[in-house]
Amino acid sequence: MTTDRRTDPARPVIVLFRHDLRLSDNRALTEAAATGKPVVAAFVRDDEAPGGRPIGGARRWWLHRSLEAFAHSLKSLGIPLVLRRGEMQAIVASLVEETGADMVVWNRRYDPHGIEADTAMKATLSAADVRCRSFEGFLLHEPWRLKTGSGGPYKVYTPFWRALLATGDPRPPLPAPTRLAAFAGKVTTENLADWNLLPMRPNWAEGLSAEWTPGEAGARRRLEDFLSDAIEGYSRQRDVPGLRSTSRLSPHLAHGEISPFQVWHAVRGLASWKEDSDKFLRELAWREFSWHLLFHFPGLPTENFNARFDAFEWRGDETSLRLWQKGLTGYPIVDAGMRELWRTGWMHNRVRMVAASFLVKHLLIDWREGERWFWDTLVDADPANNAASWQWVAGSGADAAPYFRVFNPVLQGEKFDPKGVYVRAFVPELAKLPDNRLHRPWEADAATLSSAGVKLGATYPVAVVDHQEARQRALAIYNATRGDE
DNA sequence: TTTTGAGTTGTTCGA
DNA sequence: GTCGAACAACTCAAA
Repeated sequence: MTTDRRTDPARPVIVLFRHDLRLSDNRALTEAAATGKPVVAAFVRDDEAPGGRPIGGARRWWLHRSLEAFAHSLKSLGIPLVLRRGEMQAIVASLVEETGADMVVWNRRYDPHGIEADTAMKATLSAADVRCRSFEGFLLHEPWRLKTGSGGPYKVYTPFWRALLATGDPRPPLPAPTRLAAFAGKVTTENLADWNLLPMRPNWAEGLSAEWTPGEAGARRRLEDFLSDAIEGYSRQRDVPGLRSTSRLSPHLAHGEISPFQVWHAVRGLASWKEDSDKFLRELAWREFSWHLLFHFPGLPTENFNARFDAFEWRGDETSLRLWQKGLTGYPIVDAGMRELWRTGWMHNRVRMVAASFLVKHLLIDWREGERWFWDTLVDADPANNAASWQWVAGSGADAAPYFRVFNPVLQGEKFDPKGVYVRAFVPELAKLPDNRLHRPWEADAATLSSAGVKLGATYPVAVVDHQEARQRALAIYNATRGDE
C-alpha cells in the first residue's frame, strides 16, 4: 500500500473526508500536514451513487449541520472544504485533474460499498501514478486483524472482547494539526444548500436541533459532560431511559466527529469508577463487534445471519407497522421510544431493545422493516450497528438473543421507568395517570382514567395486541422455525 | 480431532 | 413477596 514514490512538494495533497469530520485525531489529515504540501480538503459523498445506500432523513439533517461546523473549523486553518458528490472514483480522479495533486490520503471505510468504491479509486489513482495512503481512525481494530484461534472472524461477543483487550491499548489520539499549507489554486465546490439535506415543509428537525449539536466541538462537549456527570454509576443507570445516563455519543461517532481512540483513552484514563468505565468500554466494543461482523458478512443489513430464519413466515401487516412507527401501539414504553426517535432522532438503548422486540416478536414483522425505519429516523444510523442489533433482537443474528426471550413491555416499563419520567415526557396524554397504571392504562378503573383525562381508544390507543397472546404466538412460530430445516 | 465450557440486556411458573 | 428453574438446543472458541 505504501510506496516509496516521491511526490513533488509543490503539488497538492488531497485529503478525502467521509466519516471523519474532525480535525483532531484524524490521521489522514495529520499525515497530509506532515508532508508540508498544499492541502486540498474534500468531502465526497457517494451514498447516492450506484451500489450505495442513501443516508436517511435524520442523518441528512445531521450531515448538513456537521459539514457546516467542519467547514468552519477548516476555515480557521485557512483551508476551504470542497464538496462533491457522485462516484468516489470519478470525483477523485477529476479533483486530481483539476488540482494537479500527486497524492491522495483518506481514512478507511468498512462498509461493503465504501470498501469497493475506495478500492476502485485506489486502482485508478495508482494507475495514474498518484500516491495513495489510507489510515485507520473509524475503528479501534481493523476488522481483519482480530481472529479466532482457527483464523476466522469472531461470531460471539465475549471472546471478541477478550481478544480486543488482549491486543493492548489502542494507539493514543493525535492532536489536531496547527497549520496546514493552503492550496493556492481554485477548486470548484458544490453548494451545501443545493444538497437539500435539511427538511423544509414540514420542518421536523426542530426536536433534533434542540437535542443535538453536530460537529467536533459538540462531540467533545458531549464526551466531557458524560465524563463529569454520568460515567459514575453508568453500569447501573445506563438502563434507565428517564435519566441522561448514557453518553449519547453514537451520532458523533457515526459521523466521525470524535474517534473511538479519543473516547477510549478519555474513559480508560479515569482512575476511579473502574466498573463503570469497563462497562462503557464494553459498549464501545459492541460497536467494534458490529463492524467486525459487517466486514466479514457484508450481507448483514439485508440477509439473515442465521440462514435458518429464511424460512420464517413474517406477517406483512402494514397497519400495525404504521402504528409502531408512529408510536401508537398502546404500550406506553414502546410508544415513548418510537416518539423519542421521531422527535429527537435517537432512542435510548434499553428502549430500542423493547421496541424492536415488540415489532419482531409481538407483531411478527420482519426485522428488515424495523431496520429500514431506524435507518431513516436515527441520527446515529449506520449499516453495522443497526443491522447487527436488529438481527440480535430478532434472533437471527450472531450471538443472538434466544428465541424465547420476549420482552414484556409492561414489566420493562415498570422496571426501568418506575416513576414514568420517560413515558410522561414522550406520551403526554398519559401523564396524569398514577405510576402504578402508567405502563398498563387498560387496568386503570374508569374513575382513574377519567380524572387523568384518558379515554382508551380515543386519547390513547387500545393495545394493538395482547401481550400474553402475542407471546404465545411468537413462541409457537419461533419454535416451529427451529425444528424443520 | 475431540471435548468442553460458555454464551449482553428476560419472562413465567410454581414452590 | 421471593426464589430458582425451565425455557432448547446449538454454535462457537479454545484447550
